[in-house]
Amino acid sequence: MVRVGLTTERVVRAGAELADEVGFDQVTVSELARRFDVKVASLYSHVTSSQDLKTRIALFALEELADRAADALAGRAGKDALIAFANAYRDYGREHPGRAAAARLRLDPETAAASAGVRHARMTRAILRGYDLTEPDQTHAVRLLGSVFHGYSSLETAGGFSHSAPDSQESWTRILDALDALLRNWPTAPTL
Amino acid sequence: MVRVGLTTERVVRAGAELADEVGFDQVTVSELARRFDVKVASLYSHVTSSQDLKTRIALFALEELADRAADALAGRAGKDALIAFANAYRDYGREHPGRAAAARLRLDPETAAASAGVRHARMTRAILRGYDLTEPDQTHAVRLLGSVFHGYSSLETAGGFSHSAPDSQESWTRILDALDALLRNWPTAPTL
DNA sequence: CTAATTTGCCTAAATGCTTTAGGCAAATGC
DNA sequence: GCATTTGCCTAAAGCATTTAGGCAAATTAG
Repeated sequence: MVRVGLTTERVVRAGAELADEVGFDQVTVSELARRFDVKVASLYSHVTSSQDLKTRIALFALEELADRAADALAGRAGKDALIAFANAYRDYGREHPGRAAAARLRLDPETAAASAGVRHARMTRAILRGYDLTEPDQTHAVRLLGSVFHGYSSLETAGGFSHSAPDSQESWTRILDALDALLRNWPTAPTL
Repeated sequence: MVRVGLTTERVVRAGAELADEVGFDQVTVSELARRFDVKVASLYSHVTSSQDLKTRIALFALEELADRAADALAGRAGKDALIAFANAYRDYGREHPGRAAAARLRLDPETAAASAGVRHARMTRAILRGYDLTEPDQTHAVRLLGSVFHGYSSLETAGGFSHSAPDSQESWTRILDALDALLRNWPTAPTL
């Protein structure tokens, strides 16, 4: 009986890789066991359930993405920061579609509150300090940016923008230009 | 042996309702059989697999949502049309979270091409005719709007905006104001 | 109005994922 | 060296998926 050296950490990391390969919702404890060449029951010492595994992968992805976004943000401000930050999201989604899907998993409120999700929100807000927005507009803008990053990545992964001109990269660049322009010129009052 | 009168249509519709109740990824052929008070195998005459069921629910949701959006659009133009259309999406997501999640299912290209997804794209483009956008900016704008509607609904369903001020409705309204302003003033050249 | 056919739901069974209980051996600590 | 903890095991139950084959009800045809 050779010990493989399983830890929750390693299991989750392997789960993230599996998600990128086969899709987040195809991630299964059984498949993971196969990859470690270990019996299924053994993994249940490290995760409590299949759901637990998925939640941990989601938290892992949120952390990893937050780290990347923080790196991208370092030393930048204004439109530069916006673009670098946005690209961190899009690139992550393209490189790691499974993990990105995991990061979109619905978490229960307490779990979400303790997750790296709050770092994401803080960073988005930091970017907006480069624009002239006061509350509550800043919050509206945070939500808009979250929706766009989230939504674009999701649609792009689903293949929504492939096989049609103009290519996705061009749309992305122009959308970021547009968002920058919008943030610099955020409408103050509803145009009724 | 009493016949329940199953049809693919009825099975898919019940699947959509089940999705709204328990979440799209919790939809299972077995649970559906229980609800029809029928043996599981019986459902396999109407759908070929669990995956087939989910795809059909997704297509159903896309149709239903397209119908609603078309109704919302009728007789409107400009910002009015934008808001009505956007609200159709958001309302659908709030009333039918499971179906909305289904509508975000990744479809293979041929299935997607034959789905109501193309109606969605056409309607979005129709709205943009109320603004002064030429290609390729119109396509960029279609993708932006798709990302926002998609992303906002998804984040809202995940609870991202609850329990924090300002409330989601206010953000939504202001985001639509902002998008309208952006479309009226779409930046033509990249501001380098 | 039967008889033939089709259709709708069934039983049975194989396969695979999830999860729990209990056990043995390897690693660790005294 | 011995006790304890830890890591992986076997075993087994439960549930979802899927296929094969059968019988009875509904439909159609003569």
